Amino acid sequence: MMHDEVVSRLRHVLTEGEIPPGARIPERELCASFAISRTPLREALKVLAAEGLVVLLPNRGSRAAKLTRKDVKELFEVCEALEAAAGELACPRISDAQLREIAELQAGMVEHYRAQDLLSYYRCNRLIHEAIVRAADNAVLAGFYESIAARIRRARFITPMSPEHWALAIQEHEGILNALQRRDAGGLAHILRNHLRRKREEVVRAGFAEGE
Amino acid sequence: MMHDEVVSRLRHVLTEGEIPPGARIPERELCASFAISRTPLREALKVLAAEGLVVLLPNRGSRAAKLTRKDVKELFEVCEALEAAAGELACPRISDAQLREIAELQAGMVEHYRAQDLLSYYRCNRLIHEAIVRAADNAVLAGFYESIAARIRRARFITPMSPEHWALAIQEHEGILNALQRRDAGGLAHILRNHLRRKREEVVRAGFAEGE
DNA sequence: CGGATCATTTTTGCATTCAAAATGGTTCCA
DNA sequence: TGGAACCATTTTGAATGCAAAAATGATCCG
Repeated sequence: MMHDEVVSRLRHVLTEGEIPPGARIPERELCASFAISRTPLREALKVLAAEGLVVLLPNRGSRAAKLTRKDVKELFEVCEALEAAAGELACPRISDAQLREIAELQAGMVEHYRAQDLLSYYRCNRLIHEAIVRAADNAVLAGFYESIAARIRRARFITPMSPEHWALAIQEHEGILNALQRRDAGGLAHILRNHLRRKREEVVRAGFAEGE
Repeated sequence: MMHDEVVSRLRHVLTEGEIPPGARIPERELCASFAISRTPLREALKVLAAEGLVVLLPNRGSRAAKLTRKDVKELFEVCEALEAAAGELACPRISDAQLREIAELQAGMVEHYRAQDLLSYYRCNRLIHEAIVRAADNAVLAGFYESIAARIRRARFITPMSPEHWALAIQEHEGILNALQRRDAGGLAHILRNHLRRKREEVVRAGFAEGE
């Protein structure tokens, strides 16, 4: 198995998967489940530690990182800046096909909203934001965004939404699509910023924190 | 020696130091010079590869990354967004002591400009930008900024400046300090963005690229 | 003489090993 | 009985060993 594959599999285990924040990372077990030795696994652990997904305790192993309130605040602040930048860059660069893709995702998302299917809604939502970042056509930005998104995902896409916020979010997304179609970079950046800021407030209000 | 220390020593060797972009990274030699074995060195290499400073060629070792024109463009785009965000966040958060520090750096920078001492000028310049990021009090942002800055440093702080650009940069820095003092977040973000954009144009015009 | 081919050496990536540190459990004594 | 001290076990971090791949360079043939 290739190095990058180990990293992304481990990332998956930590973000989507079986190891909850704060839990000890069972080196031995993961080696067995990935069918590799400790050396490449430990290399991957160091990479994810640099990303902030893993904390290494000297001589005491590694644990899945827990998000503190401050982490959430910082991650949202940077996420705001990155998504706004992505929006601005995407406007002049996005292709018609990409626009169509986002419009379709948006339609699907509205459907899921109508059906009050939060999980599917969040999936569409996430895909839209990722599509905008992709449309910005900037690998560095995409890499940072992916790294932030991986850390913040639980806070961002799991926190339940109030009906009012949900309705507002839908409205904002209409605005996002509209600004993209009009290639209104400044407007899009502004909407994205507000969109994220509101989400952050909701998350903070929900008191999200995995530990200090 | 601790893991993080190996990473930062290696980063130093790659950015400030002896290994030019594109050059092969002599694993064996570095092990000897750091007095460690290959295992911890290779862990550090993977971390820096994830950061983009090192490219790993499967079965063919690692090399110091070269900046392509596209890399430079992308790095500047993200750097713009991050510095602007840092400025906005710094305005309400910066302490008087930090403001004084920046004012002093600025004064020193102007001195170096008068003396036409480009190297010292760049050093002050860099310290100012780093101080602003520090004043934003956001560890995630600071980490990303450091990572970007490490990669872009050669392009940003080595490209020679035209007399006109240099004079303009000094003026812009006055504006930066002024906006900080007035806590004008929006204004500061705007100036920082233009400042970086101009620098980027200069770098692009100088045709900076270490290879494709 | 130039270029292809194959043996030799070096390098790479990973598994294993080893010493040091932490953990857990048992014993011993107040 | 409670708790400190001690020892066995496990886990960690790093060095070493090993097989496979790549680089080197010596030889051979046109």
